Amino acid sequence: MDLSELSQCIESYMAEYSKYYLFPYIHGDEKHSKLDNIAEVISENTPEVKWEREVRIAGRVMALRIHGALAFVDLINEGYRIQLYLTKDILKESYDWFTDNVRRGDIVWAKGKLFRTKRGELSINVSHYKLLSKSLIALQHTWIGIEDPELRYRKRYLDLVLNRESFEVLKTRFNILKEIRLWMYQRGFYEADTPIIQPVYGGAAANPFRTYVNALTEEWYLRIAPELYLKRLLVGGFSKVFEVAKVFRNEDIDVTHHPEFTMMEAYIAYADYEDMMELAEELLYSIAIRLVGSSTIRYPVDIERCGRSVIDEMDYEVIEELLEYTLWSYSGFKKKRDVSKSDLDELRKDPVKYLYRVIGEPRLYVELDLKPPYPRVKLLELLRKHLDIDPEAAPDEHLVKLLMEKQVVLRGGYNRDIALVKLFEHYIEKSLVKPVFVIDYPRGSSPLAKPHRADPRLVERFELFVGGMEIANGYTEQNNPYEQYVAFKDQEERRKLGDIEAQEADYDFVEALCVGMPPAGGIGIGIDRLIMLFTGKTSIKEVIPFPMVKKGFK
RNA sequence: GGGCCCGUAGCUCAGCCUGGUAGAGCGGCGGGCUUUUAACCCGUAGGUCCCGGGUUCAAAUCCCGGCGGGCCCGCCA
Repeated sequence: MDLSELSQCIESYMAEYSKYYLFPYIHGDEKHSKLDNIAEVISENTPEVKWEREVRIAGRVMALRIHGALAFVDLINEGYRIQLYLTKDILKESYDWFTDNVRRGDIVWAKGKLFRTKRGELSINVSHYKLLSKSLIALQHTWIGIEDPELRYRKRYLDLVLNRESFEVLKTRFNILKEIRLWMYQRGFYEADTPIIQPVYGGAAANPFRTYVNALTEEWYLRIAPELYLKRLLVGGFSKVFEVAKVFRNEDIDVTHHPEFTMMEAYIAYADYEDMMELAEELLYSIAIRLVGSSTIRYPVDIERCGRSVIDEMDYEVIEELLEYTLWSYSGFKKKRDVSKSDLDELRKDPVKYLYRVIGEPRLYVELDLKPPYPRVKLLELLRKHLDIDPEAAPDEHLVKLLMEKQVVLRGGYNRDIALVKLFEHYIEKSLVKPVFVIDYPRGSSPLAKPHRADPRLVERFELFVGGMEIANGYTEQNNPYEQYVAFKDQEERRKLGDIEAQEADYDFVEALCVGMPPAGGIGIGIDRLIMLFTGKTSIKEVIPFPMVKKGFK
């Protein structure tokens, strides 16, 4: 729809409907406080239902089935559907007004008694109704919906109205956000809100969005992380704080990255990275139990990227069930089909080829058990095992050669610690499907983390991987002002050498550490990716309510 | 930044390979119908074939360029 179409749509509506009561608003009886909840009404649909109870509900008309002097209407609200039953016998002339004027997409209030139709469906025998809001745009049937990703993201409201799955995904997102907050509150955390517009961007390595503060005539930045401010709160005397923080990184968009995304960062004074790992696994477990009702979730894993060992480790029956589920899922949960022995043989023989053939992607749903504890594996051990190198002794030339094979460029010059982490990221990360903590990173890779108590060449840092994605990152926080100062200086050097994502030095933060920060553990959890796990989505845009698309009214 | 794919009615798509009057289903609109579930039956309107250029007697179709989108690779420690 372009602008002229839009104004035409509105004008023709004004012309046509001005003769009826226009733009009705909710009054009196139709107030939300007096409405029954459709979900609760449906839940009464049991053999012991109290028939004849009068209910008042409101929602969007998603289907009309008009049989002369009798009509069935599907009403949807908050994702729940209930059927209205309207007859001319009861409604008299207002029945005709309904069938003449109410269309798919309109929002309607109705009141009437519950009963069961001949076909056994719980319905409302409407005695009164009101048209509350008119839909000027003809809506499709939900069973077709809209599939064009661009249209779905640009017109998310349409996507939500027409595609049940999209509605459920966002519902899960909002529920997860709620669960996280409740869980943190229960554990005695304060929910902090720290500056989004910052004079120095810190707490991560990323390109910032720049902005100009008129009042100060200065260039500031949108935050890339709340970390340094939350730690200032620790200095100030708070000992358990968290923030559900929108952060902004001026980088590319792909299936796991979005310029504006949501992190949950939490800090605990007098704690260390072990405590933060426990927090992470208990939080994930708790979300799974509350949302799924079980600690096991299913996620479609890219077999080409993570390797076939995930399949080889599974029992025959489990593979069969998961393959059936995968096929069902990729049919939009419409067509269930049995898998034959030849399907399974083909899958086991060449999973990537088989999956490309049947669903067009090398993905298979895999069961992930989020029940703690998750294994803790040392980064250097992983490198030793997977790349067959001795991370402490291998010559730099060999590391560079391995990096070259993956076309990895180290900005700001070669640094052995960063090279080791890069090797891990490019060779191993994608294969970490089951929940696992990778721990103890080389010191030079993490300027804000505290050195390892047993080996000063390392830092007490962990990252949590699930489904081949980095879900969380945490460490024992650096609280030694001198070492923090040196680490910042080092970052500045790297910036000068061309590493545009080396961290900016925040000397006010160093001064805060000079005042004294208690030893502490911190964690950042990527909320959008977490939601991807729980909704089985493989693109971050699917779980972001209004993802970025290029400007323009379409 | 490199590669692959997509763009046709409001939606989902066919037509494109092999150039010859723009198609279907659903939706819309009008009519009928008192127990439907993607209701059904009859009728009807609806198009910048993403944009621009080229080849041709003739382009939705072939070629070039652009725009928008999706996916993969690289980058994002």
